[in-house]
Amino acid sequence: MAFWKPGTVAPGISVDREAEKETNENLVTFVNYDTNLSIQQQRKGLPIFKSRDQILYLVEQYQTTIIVGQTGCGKSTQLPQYLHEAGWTVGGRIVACTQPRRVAAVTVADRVASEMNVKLGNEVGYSIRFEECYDPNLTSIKYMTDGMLFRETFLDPLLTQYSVIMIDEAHERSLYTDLLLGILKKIQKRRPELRLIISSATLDAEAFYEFYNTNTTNDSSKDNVSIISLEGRMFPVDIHYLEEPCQDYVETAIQTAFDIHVKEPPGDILIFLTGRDEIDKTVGEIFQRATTLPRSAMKIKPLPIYAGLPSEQQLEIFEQTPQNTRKVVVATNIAEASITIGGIVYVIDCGFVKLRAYNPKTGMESLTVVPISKASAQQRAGRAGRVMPGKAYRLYTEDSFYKLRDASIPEIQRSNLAQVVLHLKALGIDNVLRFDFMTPPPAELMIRALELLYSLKALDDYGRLTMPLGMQLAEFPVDPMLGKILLDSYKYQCAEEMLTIAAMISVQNVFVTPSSPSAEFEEEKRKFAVEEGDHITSLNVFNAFVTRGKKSARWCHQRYLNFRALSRALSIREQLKKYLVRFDVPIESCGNDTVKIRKCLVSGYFAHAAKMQSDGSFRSVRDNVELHVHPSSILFTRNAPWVIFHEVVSTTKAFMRELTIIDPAWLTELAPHFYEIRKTSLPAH
DNA sequence: GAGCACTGC
Repeated sequence: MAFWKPGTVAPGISVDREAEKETNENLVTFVNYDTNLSIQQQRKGLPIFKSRDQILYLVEQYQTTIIVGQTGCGKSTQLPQYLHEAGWTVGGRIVACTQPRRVAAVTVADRVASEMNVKLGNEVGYSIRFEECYDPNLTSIKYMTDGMLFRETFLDPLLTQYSVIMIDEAHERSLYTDLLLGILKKIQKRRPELRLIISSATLDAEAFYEFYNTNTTNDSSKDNVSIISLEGRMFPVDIHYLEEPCQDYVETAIQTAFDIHVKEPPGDILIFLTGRDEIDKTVGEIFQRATTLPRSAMKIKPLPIYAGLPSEQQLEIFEQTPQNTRKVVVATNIAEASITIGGIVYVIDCGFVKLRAYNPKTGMESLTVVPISKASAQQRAGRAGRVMPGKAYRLYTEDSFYKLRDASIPEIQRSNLAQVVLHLKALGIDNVLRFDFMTPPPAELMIRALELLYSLKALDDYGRLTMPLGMQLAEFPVDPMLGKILLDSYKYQCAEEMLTIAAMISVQNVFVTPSSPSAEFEEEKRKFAVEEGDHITSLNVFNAFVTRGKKSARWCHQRYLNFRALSRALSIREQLKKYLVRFDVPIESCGNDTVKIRKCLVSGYFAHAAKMQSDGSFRSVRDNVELHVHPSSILFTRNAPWVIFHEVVSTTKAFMRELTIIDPAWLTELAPHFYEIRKTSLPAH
């Protein structure tokens, strides 16, 4: 494989290069917390310690401090402790630190509690969905998912108990991070004493600076924002580019892996691809070609990792490989930030990612393979430098690297905003189109969301939240259409059924689909299937799981069911039930009355209706768009004249997912306001 | 007639 290795300075990885100056001694201290050193000595050995006083000074002096630092510099664990030591938690005040992922919130909190030698849940706690581990009277440092902090603004709009709020991993720009960034700016106007710390790993520090700086004069000494850069603690990673673009990155990835295997010293390989198909193919090929290696050579062991894989298989990547064997982990983006695998020295990056985008014109989502950003490329390469100096092979030219965008498009600019609009309205922000977002979403996205909410009667003619429906939908931690079927369930005495359906729809990959067609799998799946469609089928799966299956992992495994997904559905159902009880919705069961269940579904999903055409394809009732049944649906092989669907995802075609057969008369009966003006598309029935 | 990146409340 022809790779070009840049001279002394690799493009776009100045941070990696800086690390080269560091002595190995320091690096070892960082990687393995040295058991001979006291915890306090270890803390002082972290690179961030040198900047401790300066950071505390900046937080004191400026309303907002932007901290730029690579993974491993210790900001998530140390900064809240510094603030605590400096008195920011005196008088019952709390320092909050948000994380985009649940596991991160828990593991960082756990680490900090042990560094402070306190019990997790006392002085140091965490708060994530389904799990609160803090003491309101005792906790001074609280780690939480950004979604949880956002929820707290419903109860206390000014977040008055917090003295400092640190938004960690802000460069990832998750939906909730962006909402918080805007809301915190608003809160700061009312609470000038509130301190914000925005922590980002890359390039976009200036944008955060501009967003929070309220100084309108030319005198920069009046700025109320400051930036500080921290040195990283990664090992250097040599970047290699292709000399010529490749035709087939899957094939090139496989060849590169074997080149590394034959020519390079020991160390595991991590390959980034875009999806399950590519991963399964690559794992299969490596397995095949490994048989051609000379018997004396080191062995090679390919392992797949993606979110849809059941836990048992996911855990295999963390197992110790046998002696004289090189592990090759073939991953989706899950390995970019969510999962860290030890022992990786070589990274192969295909340069693409599968990204979900929402088209406001059609209301359809698409899942497309797009080039990654420079920030992603850097993050992927960095995965090779966690244990020792590593190498990253980018399956694209240096020239194409420079053409990549700096960062990915923030989630808020490519999502269905129905829930976002509801949340903002619930916070009293009436003119959502003028809300101060760091990067405002396109107006079409907002308008589409407003239209949907109006049709659901969550908003009135003046765009105000209706009471109680709109307010209850805003509080519900589900999509408004799902929220509507839960709140309407009293009309059909089917709250029990709707709770299960809503919980099951909120989790993915309930069935573990084998990579090659399997008659046994189809047979097992058919045992739960009902002719009405997927919603009631998933109701059956869930009920079987809790009754006959006794919530057991083994039972799931034998039936191609994903235990992790079903357990999650169980938690979500419990949570949703608490909301329904609070909203005084009677928790009743309609038994096997599938008409009641389906009519209730229509009361929330009337906008997602489709009619079958003579050729077997479908047309949406609302926009007359061509749609197809997703092969994972129970209705894939059946005749279904009229259906409602949960969502449309365009991949190779526009596929409807989660379908249920309906009587078209229900559409005009339950949503006359929506279908009145669209009579033309509803033929006589 | 044949396929689903990743989070989060």
